[in-house]
Amino acid sequence: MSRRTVSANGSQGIPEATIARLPVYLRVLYAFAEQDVATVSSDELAAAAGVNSAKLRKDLSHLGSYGTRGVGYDVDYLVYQVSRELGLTQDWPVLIVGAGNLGRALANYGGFASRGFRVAALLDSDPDVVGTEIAGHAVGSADQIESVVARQGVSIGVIATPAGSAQDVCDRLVAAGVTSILNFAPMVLNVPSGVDVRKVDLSIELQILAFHAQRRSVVRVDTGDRGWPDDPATLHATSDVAGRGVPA
Amino acid sequence: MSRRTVSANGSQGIPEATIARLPVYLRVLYAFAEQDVATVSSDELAAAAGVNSAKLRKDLSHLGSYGTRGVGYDVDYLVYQVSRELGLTQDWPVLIVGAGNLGRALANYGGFASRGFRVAALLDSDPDVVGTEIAGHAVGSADQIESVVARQGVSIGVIATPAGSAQDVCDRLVAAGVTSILNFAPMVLNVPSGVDVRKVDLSIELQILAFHAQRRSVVRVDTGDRGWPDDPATLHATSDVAGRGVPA
DNA sequence: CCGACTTTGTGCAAACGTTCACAAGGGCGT
DNA sequence: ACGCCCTTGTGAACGTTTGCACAAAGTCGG
Repeated sequence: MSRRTVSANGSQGIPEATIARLPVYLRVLYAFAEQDVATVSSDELAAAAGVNSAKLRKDLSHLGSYGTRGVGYDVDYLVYQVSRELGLTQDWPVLIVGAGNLGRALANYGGFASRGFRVAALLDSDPDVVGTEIAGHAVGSADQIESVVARQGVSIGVIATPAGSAQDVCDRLVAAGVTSILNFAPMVLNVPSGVDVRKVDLSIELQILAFHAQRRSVVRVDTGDRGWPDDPATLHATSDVAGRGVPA
Repeated sequence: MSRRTVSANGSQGIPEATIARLPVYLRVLYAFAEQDVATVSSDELAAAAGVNSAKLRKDLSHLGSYGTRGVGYDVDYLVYQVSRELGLTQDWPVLIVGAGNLGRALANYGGFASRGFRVAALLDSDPDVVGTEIAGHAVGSADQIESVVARQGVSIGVIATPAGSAQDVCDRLVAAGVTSILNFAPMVLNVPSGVDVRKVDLSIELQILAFHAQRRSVVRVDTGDRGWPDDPATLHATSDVAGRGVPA
């Protein structure tokens, strides 16, 4: 299974790892542009983006030869090329489902609207929230998922609901025609192939941090693997062993 | 540079990619436990976690041999082992800086407090917000960063401020002794070595989705690489070419 | 016009991650 | 006690990602 994608401009294909870094480069490039910097070297860009400069050059080389040897990269030109590669030169209506704190944070997020993304609608299932205004959008009812997707040609959906309703919302988004989903609910979504799901999970990131933090603090503990109270097999041998599939 | 870490229980080392998946397994395991499932096979676990079962087995094998051939894994036992490996058997006080929508969402996030993480304090620099109560916490002033870190032994900090103040907050957290940072601000943080930073970036995830969505829609466009208005070199040849470093 | 200097773009090798396929090992029925 | 069946744990092959090191290619001063 090759992870490479075929570029629209006829070039070979761009590694997934590179794609994940392009948005970072883009942000840094915008920062340079705002300071009226006309050209940057790969070293400067890499330092600002927090990556190795060889990696950055290889990443950019996948888009084409847009640098000038001995000089560097033209900031505006590179902004354009990266944006184009990422598909940000077109307008992406985004449907946000769930208007809790997280949905509100998303709707208010500045970097959201600024780079080609537009909040198509903000929906919630709580009648008390429906009708209120958030970030200039009147919150709609969750019933409108299908109509909003159809009417506005939404292809990207954001799930900011509690875990309990996430799969439901996901199913409805997919049925309505959404093919890209950004999931903030702390659960694994089940989608048919052809639908692209990315997840953002606050809890997972914290746990990864905790692991490394623990690694730093317990320089040497060596408990001899003690700590589990009893023989695992006999611990709770009762309870139905029913071979259920995925727990809800 | 090896990406492997040395485990506390004396085992060899766990790949970073595995660490990133352990929290997912843990969540799925909790779901099984709540359904009173006593044992699961690697196939069931893998399906629920959305990964290949061989990968799951290899991941778990890094923690030790906690499965039983012919049977599977004891759910509770595995929950314990994974939790221990991740360092979740201890209490982690977490300091959240920034009480906007995102900070509020974090403070209210259930999965936050449930697995060993505890909100040590929620701070903000806006005088109008300081003193209000959010999720049972009185919002404190950003001045208290140092005292909260010191008094509560905080080692994990969460930055949920606007990009403009993120580096400032980060510097103060680090100076106060925080060694793990979860950054929600859309910018690259600069930290001394020894400090672990993870970022969660809404905009980046959306851009990655947009790339793949674009790939699906433009099956064949082939614009012949036109689209840039003019010769890049002459486009905005004015503006100071001063070799500034990283733009603020 | 030329030579020195700078920076890009890339071949290559090593590190890392994923997947297959199967031997090793344990439970369970008889 | 024994053999069948199931599932784990892992060796080996393969694909992906990283980073070094350097040739290619451009600028700039004289």
